[in-house]
Amino acid sequence: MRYWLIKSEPSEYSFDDLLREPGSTARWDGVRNYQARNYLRQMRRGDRVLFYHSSIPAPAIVGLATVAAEAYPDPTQYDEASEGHDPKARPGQPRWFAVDIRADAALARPITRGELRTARGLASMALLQRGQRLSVMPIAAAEWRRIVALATESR
DNA sequence: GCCAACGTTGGC
DNA sequence: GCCAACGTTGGC
Repeated sequence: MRYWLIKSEPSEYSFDDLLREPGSTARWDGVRNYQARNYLRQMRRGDRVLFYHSSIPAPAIVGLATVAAEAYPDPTQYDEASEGHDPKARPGQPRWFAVDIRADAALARPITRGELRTARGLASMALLQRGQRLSVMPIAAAEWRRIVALATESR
């Protein structure tokens, strides 16, 4: 089992939006970065996912989710009306992939980026590294445990 | 709104 | 293949 973090701008799509989906499950599409795509393709059903809200005053991990379906071709790459349309994509030779993500539960409290920075044992998280911009990234098992434990502590 | 960091594009 | 120009991300 592996652990991942995915980012979303809550004004675009929030963790609550995912919770409100049928079965709390949605297609995670629109990823258009090759490294993030490669991580998507490594995801396995049952892998655990941290849901992160970006581009807000206090960016934070807000919820826990699970990979519900492994990578399949992202249909938006073929859709000319979609922002994710890729004219170089050919049916049968997709360039981009999506997975299905199921929301499990919101964290008891959000763990902000600031708190991640100061917490013991989390300084080497990919999320906190300078210049890091990936929307999908791996999380170490120890980091996952630490973050989940933090969320159950009061501040 | 600013800007650093990074990825992509395209001319040569 | 190099690299300048440009676009995007996302924290601050």
